[in-house]
This record gives sequence, structure tokens and C-alpha cells, in this order.
Amino acid sequence: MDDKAEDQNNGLEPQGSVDRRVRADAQRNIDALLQSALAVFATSGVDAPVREIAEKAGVGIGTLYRHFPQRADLVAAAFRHEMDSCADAAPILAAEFAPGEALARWMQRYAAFVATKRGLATALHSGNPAFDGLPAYFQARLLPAFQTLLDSAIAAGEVRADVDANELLNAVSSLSRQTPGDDPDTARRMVALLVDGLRYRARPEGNK
Amino acid sequence: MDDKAEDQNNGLEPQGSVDRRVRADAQRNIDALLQSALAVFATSGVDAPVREIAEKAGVGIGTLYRHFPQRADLVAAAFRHEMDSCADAAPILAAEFAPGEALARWMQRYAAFVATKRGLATALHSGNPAFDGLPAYFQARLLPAFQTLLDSAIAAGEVRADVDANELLNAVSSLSRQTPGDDPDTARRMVALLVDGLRYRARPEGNK
DNA sequence: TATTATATGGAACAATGTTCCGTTTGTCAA
DNA sequence: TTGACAAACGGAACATTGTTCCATATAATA
Repeated sequence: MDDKAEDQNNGLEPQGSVDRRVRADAQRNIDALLQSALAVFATSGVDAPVREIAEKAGVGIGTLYRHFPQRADLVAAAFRHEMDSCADAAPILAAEFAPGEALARWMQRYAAFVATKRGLATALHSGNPAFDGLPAYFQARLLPAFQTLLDSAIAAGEVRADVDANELLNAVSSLSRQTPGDDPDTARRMVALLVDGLRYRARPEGNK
Repeated sequence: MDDKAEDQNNGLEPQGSVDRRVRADAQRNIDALLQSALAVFATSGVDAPVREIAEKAGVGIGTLYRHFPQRADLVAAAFRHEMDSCADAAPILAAEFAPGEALARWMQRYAAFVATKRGLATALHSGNPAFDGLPAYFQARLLPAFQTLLDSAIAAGEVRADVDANELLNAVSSLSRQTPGDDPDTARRMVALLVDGLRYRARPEGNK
């Protein structure tokens, strides 16, 4: 589950001229910082102090700031990492389960992803340029991953064909954003309901 | 438009035993702070530094904290004040315009209110107890104000009868929460569309 | 007017994001 | 293998902002 060599190209510069390879120790620290950030954000939320993240990663604050010039850069990197994680789950589920089941499981996986991202919607709308690329990244990673699963399930005849992938993801996202004090299981049930909706189709002839 | 004597009962304690009247200078400063906060929040957002608000009000920070023990208390007070403002507009519009027009204008007024409140939805879900009373306050002030306008318009036969007031307010709210970079006029147009929807009714007999 | 509870202002403290810079270390050519 | 040096490191120091404290000033009252 430990992903090494998370390369630091944030998807912004064309990376045409490979200036130089990052030093091994630097790469190690970048990885450690990301892992630490993921852990700390998960437990303390995205407002956790950077010092805590640096400490948990076993590096100085100076090092943190060398790799993530602003706090928001670290948040964005962590978020991108989790999007990757979620997107990568799609082909794995597709290999292991029947199309309909893979789709259902992935939607729950996505719901879990959204649920832990409270405070991130806020960050996204903050206007901070560090988050500028994230919506595009979402489109590029999560949407195709989901679309593939959805198409397979449709092709297998396990779910109806008249739904839009983007719309569905938004719906799941809305259902999963929880208010403090909410039953955390509600979202799961609602998403499951949504999935059953996908599986349902009216009988060709009769009413009722 | 300058409302004096904004009394400092935050609607939490029963105010049964009137401990004592606030001193005149204190009341003056409370008013000045609220006005200042409204102005500063409007221009710099709810994250503006308290020092700026105190300075603009012409009082020391100590004074600010005496009346609003936490930053969030000031935010909540400002928010409550604007809800009052918005609610108070209802009877005024009702007196001046025909029921349907009054309803339409108030919905735009409410849309404007929501639009300036970016960052507040976040604050509300922050779990800070300073905001605990606000949802109830919303129910107590805005909803009845709107319900009255809506009922009048329905009674006058100017809008359809099969709509729920709460649902409508939520819809307007969703339409008005804008993302940075949005055309600020979009919300206005969408709300207008919604109002036209209220006015519409299907012809009793024919289809299309 | 004298007394006193209340209110005031702002220095000082605490938490946190960010910068700076002297020191350490990986990398590579010789 | 070794020397040179660009790159990376750590953490003290700085900046900003929320909050506390208290010596001083003032409105209310008798």
C-alpha cells in the first residue's frame, strides 16, 4: 500500500526539458511528507498545522517548504494522490468482480473518498491558484475511470443505459458530503439506493 | 438605513432576569462594531482580521473581545443582523407591490443575501457552537417572512399553489451560491426563471 | 459630588504560516 | 576513490492573527 516514487511533476509544466533528476534523499522526503500529510489530514482535517506534518514525516519545516512552497500545495498534492488512488481502484475492481458489482463497489469507494474530503470543497472555491488544476485533474482521472466501469455494466446489461456519468458522480458526491452529527452510514445507504436505481428498469409492457 | 440600538441579546438566554441595562457607551461601541463588521465582511470576506474591524469601528481590540468573546460571535451577530434585514424587507415589499411582484423582488433580495454569504456555509458546518442558533434563527425569521409573501401571491392567484416554501428557499440558495469566476448575473437570471416557473400553470385541458 | 460596577485600550501571549541562511549531503567528473 | 559543488536540510526567526489580561477611564447612581 506504500507507493514509492510519487514524482513531483504537478501536471502544470510541460516537463519538456528535464532539468535534472531529483536527489534520492529529496524524493524520499517528498514521499514521507505526502504520506504524513495524508495521515494527518485524515485524522485532523485539512487545517492541521504544517509543523505536525513535518514532524510526523521526520523532516524539518524548511524541507517541507522546499518541496511544497505553500501549505496549499501540500493539500493539493495530497488530494491529487487520493484521486489517483480512487481512480486506480477502478481497473482492479473491474478485474475482480462482475461489471455491475464492480460499478457498485467503486461508487462506494468514491463516496468514501468524498466523505473524507470535507473542507476541500471550500478550499477549491477559495480562489487559491494552488488548486487551479484540480478540477481538470478530476475530469482526467476519475471521470474516465468511472465511465469505463459504467460502460461495461451497461454493455453487460446489468444497469440501464440512460444515465450520464458526470451527473452520477455529482449525485454521489452530494449524497456523501456529510454534516457533523450525521449518521456516517446514511451516505452509504443512499449510494446503495442509487445503485439499485441503476439496476432497475421498468417492465417493457405492464404498469405497476 | 442605519439601525440603532441593536440589542445584544443573542437569542440564547431567556432574558427573564434583566440583570442590568448595558451602559450607553457600551451600546454605542457594540453598534459601531457590528456596522464595521458588516462593512469589512462585505468587502474582505468573513476571514478578515478582527483588528481591522476594531480599528474601523474606532475601538480597541479589548473592547471588541469584551462584547464578542470570540471571532465567531461577531460573525454570527453580523449574519443574524443581515437575516433580520432581509426578513424585514418582506412586509415593506408587500406593502408596496402586488403580491406576485413582491414575492419576485424578495426572492431576488434573498438571492443577493445568499450570494454575499460565501464562506458562511462553511462556517455553519464548522461545528463551532457560536453558530448553533443560526439555523433555528433562519427558520424563525426568513421562512415565515417568505411564507407570508408566498401565501399572499397564491391567494391572489398569481402563482401556483403546489410548492413548498422551504424547498424554494433552498433552491434559490443553491442557485445563488456562486463560484469565483462566475457571471454574477447568472444567479439573478436563474432565480427569475424560477419565479416565472411559479407563475406558470398548465392549461386546464390541452397538452402542449 | 463621591462611589463603584462597568467598560476601555492595547500590550503581551499563543498558534501557525513562511522565510532565511549556515550546515550537511548526494552526485558526478577526474 | 576522492574532491568539488549544486542541491537539500533543519530550525531559528519573522509575520500575521486570534485571544487574554489588567491598569486606567468612565457612566450610572445615591
